[in-house]
Amino acid sequence: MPTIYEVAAAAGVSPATVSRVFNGANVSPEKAEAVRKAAKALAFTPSRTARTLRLQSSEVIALVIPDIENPFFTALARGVEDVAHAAGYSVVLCNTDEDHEKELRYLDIALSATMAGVIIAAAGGDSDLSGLLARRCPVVAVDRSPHGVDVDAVTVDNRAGGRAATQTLVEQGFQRIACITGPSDVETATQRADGWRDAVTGGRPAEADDHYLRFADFRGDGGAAAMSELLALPEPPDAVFVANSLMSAGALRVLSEQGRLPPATGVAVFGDLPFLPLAPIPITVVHMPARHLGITAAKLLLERIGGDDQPARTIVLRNQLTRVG
Amino acid sequence: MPTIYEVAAAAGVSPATVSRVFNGANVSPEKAEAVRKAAKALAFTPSRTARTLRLQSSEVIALVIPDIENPFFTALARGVEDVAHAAGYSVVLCNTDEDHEKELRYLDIALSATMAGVIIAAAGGDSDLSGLLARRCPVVAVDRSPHGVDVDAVTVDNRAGGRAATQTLVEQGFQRIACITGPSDVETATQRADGWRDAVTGGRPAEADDHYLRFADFRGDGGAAAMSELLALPEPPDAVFVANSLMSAGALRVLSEQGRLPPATGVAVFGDLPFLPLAPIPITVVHMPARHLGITAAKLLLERIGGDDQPARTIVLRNQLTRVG
DNA sequence: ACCCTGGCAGAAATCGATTTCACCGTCAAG
DNA sequence: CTTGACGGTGAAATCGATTTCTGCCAGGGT
Repeated sequence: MPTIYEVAAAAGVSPATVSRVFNGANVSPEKAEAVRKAAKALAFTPSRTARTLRLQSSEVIALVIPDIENPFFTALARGVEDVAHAAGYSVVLCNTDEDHEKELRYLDIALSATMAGVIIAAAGGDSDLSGLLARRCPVVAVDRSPHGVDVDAVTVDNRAGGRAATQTLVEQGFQRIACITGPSDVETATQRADGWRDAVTGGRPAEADDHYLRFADFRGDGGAAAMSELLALPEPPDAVFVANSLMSAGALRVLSEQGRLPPATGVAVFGDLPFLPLAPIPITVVHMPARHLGITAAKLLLERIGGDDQPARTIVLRNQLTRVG
Repeated sequence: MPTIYEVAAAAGVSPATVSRVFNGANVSPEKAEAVRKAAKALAFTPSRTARTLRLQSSEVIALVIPDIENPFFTALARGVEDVAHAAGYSVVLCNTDEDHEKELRYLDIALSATMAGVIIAAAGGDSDLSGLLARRCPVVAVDRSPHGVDVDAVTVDNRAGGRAATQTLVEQGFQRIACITGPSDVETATQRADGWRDAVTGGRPAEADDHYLRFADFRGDGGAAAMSELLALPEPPDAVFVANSLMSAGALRVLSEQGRLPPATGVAVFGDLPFLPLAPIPITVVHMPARHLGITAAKLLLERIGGDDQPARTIVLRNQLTRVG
């Protein structure tokens, strides 16, 4: 790990000159050449740590997501990465596992490592962004917007999507439409359930009956468990709206095991099924613009990093309904 | 962003004492209390950057993977994270997108940010780990082991797995067994194809006929394209061994579209199908211990970080054959 | 002949935390 | 009563790159 001083000594110049060579300041051609030669000979790599300490900022942005095994978040990550890389930033992914403790730890790291900015899909409802905001660290919320904090956010219209998906089941004539959604403290989960409720009650929430509503964990096994539970009811549902793709895989597995796959049971899913579409079964899918969420969030963040100081914005992307199978 | 100096001033002590309080050295109870109070009042967070610069090491390990959208790598990541977190380390994920340029960039960052260590699933065959090794930065290769460098590695027996999977197709009486594998410059891809060749030629490689062999990209669309190509042959295959799960999703989609799903066509897959198992179709699956690969790699890395200096080891995990559907 | 401008380069300060070194008391042993 | 040991503490050096600040020198204008 050679330092700038050793390079300077080898090239017969001062450290300042070496620094200038690497940062494109005015240096005479001969010295620049000498420095470059010395640097190459020593395999010199400037210390990012020292640079970051001095400059009080780095070219790394943190992307904090709750579940790295969820294809939605990985697609989102790809979007973020593409934009960030094009702008010369590196992205580090932090997986919180829906755990507030881990989330806090990563946010703390982002702060104390003076990262350029943070894009966060919050675990649960109320993440503590106060530390970041107090230090004026640029933050963009994506998919889920934390309560009570005023930051840029990029989301989709979960309620409308849930409503539209469920509506297709209503129109197909199903009578007992269940809903499997995510944790009750996650905004996107409750909003999608609200959309389901809108559709099954025909817009008369007074008639809401949450008999068929299950809060699971947005994971495959959780979806399977909830589906089993629903099917074990005295009067099992004849259709189900599942609020994300991982849970739908679990739910479909259970339906498959019990021989009740569509079209016997109506199924509508919020989120893409990247691996599923092989089976020729009729399903309604609410397409999530995951990658675009990431792209948009990254662009917003870069604007903030660039010094944009306008009031916080919320961007709501559309999702699209398709039927497969 | 208050510094240790401000805390020291507020508490009426020297910066050294503040540091000692946070690092558990001997400090009188009164001063310790005063420091803690001042730190809380100022919302002081020690700068990781400064700390890292001074200590020449951090508690972050980098996990470099080629495709974050591949469930295999995300499961692996979970394994790494679990072990690392338990040991007090944070994990940052770096997605190289099978791109040597990006990979190099991340390795460079890991080095110049003096991270504690690196776990890498190399993009392509010959990643340049020389920089890391020259600086004695602990490195563990996982899934794929780079050529010509002597580092700890954790892999599975790809050839045996490919052979066993293909063998089940042979035993089912299929005559024309194709193979869809990954890029030809990726070790795991060629090894799995070797296993396929072993099985179809009955161990007489002289009779190898790569007519039915396709190199794709380990992604869904690539698998679909390869499958279409194979089916368009004058004499299409009656079975296929697919070398990873993402490609198998694409391949199955094509088979589904053409009404040739199993059991009409024989299918064997290397890698788990986390989302697929809903459909009651008979498939052979080579189970990959993805999470355990991660766990094992992380443990090895932690040993190295702890100063273990023994010669490099290679650990080969078993994979398990199952039939679903 | 003198001054000014501008390009180039080095000395030294700086970023914030850690740690060595030195120093001061205090208390126990000789 | 002296000496040694030891806990507590601060001053200052250190990690490595960046950046002012300053000075040197050459060339052009008056």
